Amino acid sequence: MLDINLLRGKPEEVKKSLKKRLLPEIIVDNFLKIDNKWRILKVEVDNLRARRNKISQEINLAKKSGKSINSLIKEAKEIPKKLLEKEKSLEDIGRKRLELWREIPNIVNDDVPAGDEAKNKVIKKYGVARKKLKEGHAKLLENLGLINTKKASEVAGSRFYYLKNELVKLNLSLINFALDFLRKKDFNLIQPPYMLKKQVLEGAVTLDTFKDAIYKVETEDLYLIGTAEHALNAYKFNEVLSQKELPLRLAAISPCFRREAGAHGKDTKGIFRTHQFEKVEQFVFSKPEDSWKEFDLILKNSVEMYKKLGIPFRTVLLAAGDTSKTSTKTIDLEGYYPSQGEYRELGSCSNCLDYQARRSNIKFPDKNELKFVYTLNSTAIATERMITCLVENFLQKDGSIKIPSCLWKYTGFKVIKTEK
RNA sequence: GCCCGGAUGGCCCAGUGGUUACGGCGCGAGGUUGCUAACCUCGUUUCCCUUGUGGAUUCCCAGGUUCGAAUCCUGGUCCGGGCGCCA
Repeated sequence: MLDINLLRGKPEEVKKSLKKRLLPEIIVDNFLKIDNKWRILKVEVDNLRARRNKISQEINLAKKSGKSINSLIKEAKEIPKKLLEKEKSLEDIGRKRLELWREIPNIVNDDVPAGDEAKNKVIKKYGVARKKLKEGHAKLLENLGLINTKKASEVAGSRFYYLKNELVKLNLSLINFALDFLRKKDFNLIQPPYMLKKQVLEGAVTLDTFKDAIYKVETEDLYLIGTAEHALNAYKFNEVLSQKELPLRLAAISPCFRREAGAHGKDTKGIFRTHQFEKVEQFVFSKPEDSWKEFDLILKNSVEMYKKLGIPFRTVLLAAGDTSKTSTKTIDLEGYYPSQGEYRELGSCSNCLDYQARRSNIKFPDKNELKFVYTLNSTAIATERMITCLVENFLQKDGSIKIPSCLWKYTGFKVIKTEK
C-alpha cells in the first residue's frame, strides 16, 4: 500500500498514476473521505480513553490515601458504555479504510507509458525470430509422446498435464540450470512453503489477484502460492532487517498454482497456460537507494539465462495499464513463438518499491528511524512456459528437438528424438 | 491427535491487577578523554491532533472479566519437550 502522507498530501499525484493505469481516480477521494471520518472518530475515542485512564489513576491514588472512591467508580463505570459504541464504529470504519487503502495500486514510475498493453514499448530484441511453424508446441509435444493433456483434463480438469520421459528431465534441467546460475551470483537458494496464511499472502498481492489467481485450501486457513514471490516476500514478514543483510537476494524454486479465472478460452492447448507449473524466481529486499541497481541486476540475470538457452526473445516495458498493482515498473521478457509469429510472455521483472513491505511490515534501521525496505522480483525461468518456447524454436527438420548446450550436463542428452 | 512448558521493544532478558514496562546489548545523534578505543548524555512500537512538558496505542493473535490487564479467564497461532499415529 501507499504512504498515507502521500495520499493525504499529494492526492493529485496518486490520481495521475491511476489515470495512466486507466483506473478510476475516484478511489482516492473515496479513501480520503473515509480516512477523514476515521480521524475524527479516532480523536473522540482517544479523548474518552484519556478520560478513562485519568479516572483510573485517580481511583488508584484515592485508594492509597484511604479516601472514598465510590463517586469516582460511579463515573468510571459510565465510560466503557460510551466507549464501546464509538470503538465499534471506529473499528468498522477502520476496516473499511484499510480495505480501500490497500486497493490503491502502486504509483507507476515516470518512464512507464500511459494506457493499456497496446502502449507496451519494446526495449530490445535478442536472437533472430524468423522461423515459421504450422504446429504449435502442444501438437509437437503430443506427437513426440512427451505430454498427455487429454488424460490430465479427464482426471484433473482443463489446464493440467502429464509430462513424460525426456520432458520430465528437461523440466528438471531448466530448474537446475537456473538455480546453479543464480547460486554462482551469490543468491540464497530457497525452497519455500507452497501454502501461506491469508494475512501473509495479503502482504504480497492485491484483492484482484486473490480473486482470480489464488486457490484456497478448504480444510485450513491456507492458500496455495501463485508464485514463489509470495513466499519470498513472506520470508521476512513482520521483521526488521539489519543494514548489513541488505540487499538480500533470494532465488527460489517452487510450483505455482493459478486459477486462471480471468482467462477463459485463452491458450487452452498444451502447457502454455496451466493451473500448475514450476518456476525459479528471483527476489530482492533492498535499500530504497539501491533498488534500481538491483532491478537492473535481476533483469540482466534473466536476460543472460535466456541468451544461454538461445531462444529469440525481447524485453518490453509494460504500459501502466498492464503493470501489476504492486509494481511501479515492470519489464516483461517475451519469447518468440514461430507457430504464432508472435512474442509471448516468459517472465517479468518488477520493482515494487515499499508497496509490499508496507503491507508486510518489513523494515530496516536507517539513522534513528525504521524505514520500509524495497522489494523486487523477476522470473528466472518458468519452466513449462520455457519448454513451450524451446520446442517451437529448436524443432528440427526430422521432427526431433535440439537441447540448448547449457542444459546438456543436466539432461544427459542433446536431442529429443522422434521415436516413441 | 493428547499432555506439559514457553512467546515481553532490532536482539537478550526482568516484571503475579494500579502513576511513565526494569535492565543489558545493538543502532542513531551529540559530547568528553590518555583515540586499533573507552566513557557520558539523549533517542530508538505505532497512530492521532489543537505540534507539546499533548493524547491514544503497544508485552504472539482474537475475545472476555475489571474503574483499571504484560499480569486473571476462554479460544487460537507458533516454538520447545513427552506420548500416540505415520511415508
